[in-house]
Amino acid sequence: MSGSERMIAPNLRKAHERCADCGIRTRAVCSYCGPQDLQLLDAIKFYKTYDPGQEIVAAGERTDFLGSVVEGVVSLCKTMPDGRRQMVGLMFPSDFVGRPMRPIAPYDAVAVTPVKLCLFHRSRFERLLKDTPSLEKRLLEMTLDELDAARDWMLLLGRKTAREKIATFLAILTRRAAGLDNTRPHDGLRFELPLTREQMADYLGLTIETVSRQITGLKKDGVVEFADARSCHVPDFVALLDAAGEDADGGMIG
Amino acid sequence: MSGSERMIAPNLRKAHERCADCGIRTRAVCSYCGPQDLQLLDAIKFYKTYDPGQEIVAAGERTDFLGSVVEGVVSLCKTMPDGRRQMVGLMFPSDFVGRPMRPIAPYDAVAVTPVKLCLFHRSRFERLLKDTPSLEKRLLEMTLDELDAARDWMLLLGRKTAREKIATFLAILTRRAAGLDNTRPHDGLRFELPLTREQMADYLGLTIETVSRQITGLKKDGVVEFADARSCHVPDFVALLDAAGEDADGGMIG
DNA sequence: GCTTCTCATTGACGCAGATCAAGTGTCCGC
DNA sequence: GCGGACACTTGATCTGCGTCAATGAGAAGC
Repeated sequence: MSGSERMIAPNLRKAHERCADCGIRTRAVCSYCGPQDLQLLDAIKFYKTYDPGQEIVAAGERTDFLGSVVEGVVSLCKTMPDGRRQMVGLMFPSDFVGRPMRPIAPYDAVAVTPVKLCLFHRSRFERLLKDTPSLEKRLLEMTLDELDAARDWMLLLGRKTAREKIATFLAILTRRAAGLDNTRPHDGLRFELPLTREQMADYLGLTIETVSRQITGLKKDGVVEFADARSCHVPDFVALLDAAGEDADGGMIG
Repeated sequence: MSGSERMIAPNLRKAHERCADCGIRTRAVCSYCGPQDLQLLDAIKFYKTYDPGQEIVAAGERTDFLGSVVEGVVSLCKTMPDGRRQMVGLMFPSDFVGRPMRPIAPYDAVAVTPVKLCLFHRSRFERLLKDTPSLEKRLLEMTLDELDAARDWMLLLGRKTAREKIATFLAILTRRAAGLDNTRPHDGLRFELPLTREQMADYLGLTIETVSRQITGLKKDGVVEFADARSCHVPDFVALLDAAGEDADGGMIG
């Protein structure tokens, strides 16, 4: 990110970006890989970009690739026969997209923002997974984390009020923003909402109107401030956590 | 299940039940283990039983063991500071309970029925996991399945009506019952509800009264029949799927 | 037999959030 | 500048489910 000339022989061919320079290197599925393993991954990886709104995989279809989000945000979304929709995951850089050992996708994956993926062909990746403990271990770890997050979301969907849902979502984004620039979520944090009101509604199990109204409510109560519809400012993170219906302890356990 | 005298030397000491005779052997976390790996597991495993209602692990507490459900049903449940509860998982025989690589449990685990667990000390299990690809592979597979199930549940909690929630839950139990005796879920299936109305409410994100009313509604419409409050009979599985708001295709993809 | 406890059902009522319907603000192409 | 598309907000009304309260039904203890 900061103009980086690494101390590595600079004369290697650069058929594509090198893993060593990758922004998600330390958190992605490859983060436990040593130089040799990384070389194997490097040899089979390829990049692909998507425009906002573009479908990455469709529910029910076979997908022959999987990989990591390098840049942007990807939504995972389920749709019922009559059109009701529920977003079941929101994938940020370093998150892994695609279901190993099951080629039929159980949900749509759609680019929310401009997206760049680092992809592997399914068969090659699964073969590699078998022989590469570092890869498998990290994938297990990430899957367990996803499962924890999914269960947190079940509590939100099943038991939280609309206001709490919005506040929880904003708190998560706040924490993310704070984590990314290595500050703790304290007073005076800013970030951009990656989702439209409609996408938030799909994520939170609400309607677009309720999302709008609850955001207005939180604004009126001074819990959050918005310069425009997308840029959010949190003057008091504890107040936001409180509105989210969470124990306002130190937070930051996960 | 059917009076099984296996063709294995019957003179081994039986300090405890042998894995080879275990009822969940083919589906549990150990199912990919060969004889050697199994021996290692066998050496460190121990059994523990719980009465209905008994707490297995408490949210926020450190747990030093994890393992498989051998018999019975275990609920995983989150509770908010003000007492609202959401069940986030229901574990049946062969399911894995406990979170590897994270000793603090994020939810309560409670025995719903009389439960028998096959347990391992956390540190030993994690050490074994590291050196036993067959174990790790199966655990990854099971975790991915749990994640799929959790996401299905997110759709249920976020978007389904009370009636659909009940019907979906009954359909899952029906499928389970059908799977266990190797018949397909067709007409005329029977099973026992493992949960009280209150536990169902916690699982489905409803109140106990709504659960009761919706079951009454499904009964009135002839979708299900109950001999008593717990024993359910499904005369027409397709009708049940329809009430669940699901595509009434062949089903049975998962 | 009677009491008590737990679990389940049913009814009356109220409210959070969905639905229906305008209306505002901004951007874009012309 | 103007029309249209899109995202968002706001208001009025409706309704599914929660809440409160009473009742029933079975099991356990005495």
